[in-house]
Amino acid sequence: MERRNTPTKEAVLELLVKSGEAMSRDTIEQKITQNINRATIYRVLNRFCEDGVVHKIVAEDGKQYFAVCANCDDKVLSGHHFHFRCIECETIECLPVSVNFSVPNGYQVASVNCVLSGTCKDCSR
Amino acid sequence: MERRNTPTKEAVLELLVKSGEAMSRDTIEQKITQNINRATIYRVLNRFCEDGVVHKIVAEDGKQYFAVCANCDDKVLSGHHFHFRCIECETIECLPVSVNFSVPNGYQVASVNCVLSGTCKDCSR
DNA sequence: TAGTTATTGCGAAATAATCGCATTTATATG
DNA sequence: CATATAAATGCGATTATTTCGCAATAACTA
Repeated sequence: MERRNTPTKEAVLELLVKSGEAMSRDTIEQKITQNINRATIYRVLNRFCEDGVVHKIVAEDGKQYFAVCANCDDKVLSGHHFHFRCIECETIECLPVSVNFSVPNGYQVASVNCVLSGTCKDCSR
Repeated sequence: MERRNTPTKEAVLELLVKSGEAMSRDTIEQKITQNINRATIYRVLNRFCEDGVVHKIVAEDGKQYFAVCANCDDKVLSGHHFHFRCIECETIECLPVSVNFSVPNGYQVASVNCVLSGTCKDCSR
């Protein structure tokens, strides 16, 4: 299964990179000028996740959000950082704060999904 | 809005207390002998959450899970502890591991939803 | 330029959670 | 103990998110 470049993929990735925040399929569909089918957006995003280009966050609303974050380059934070969901402006962003924990004996952690909710720096004033 | 005691509420709460793990509406409905409507279960659970008797976790599958955990009595861990979701046995439990973080200036955290996924101590062997 | 197959669009389907409304029932009160 | 009030429930419909199957399209290779 080799990957091919398509306008759709480029548009979605560019949007995520430029915005710098995590977005839902819904938001992505709205913000992209061209018409892209919803199922396609999900497929593109899931493929990005498989390839490690994008990471997925499931927020407290049960929805999936996708992000390309700069911090993911840092080995320290890769994958294991906190996300912040603002109750007011509804944005979700990657925080440059790593998740630290030590689980009881016998447990093996494969993935981490941590979301903090509240008011972000812009909405706090 | 005063709360009233009903067999339904008692059954749901007893199940959650005895099992000690976090359960979805689905599982609760299955494990309870008597017939309870699905909408009712959600309403009962949400009321428990409002009253602070139960806490809600949203896992990576986007579903809501509800738990009464012993650790919640500890002031240190109340609300801010990690949850563990086993990929194999599908159970979700509260870990006695508190979530520590310091957010950037200006952010105000209201709630925390942290779920670690992997294999639990029973499934790791 | 042609062939292979990854990708897309479309509609349907699966799943989770909520809502409106009529009915039931727990609780307080006379 | 009977009764009134409103909380709680059951039922069906509804909303929302995500996925799936299949046919059509288009990217890449040779």
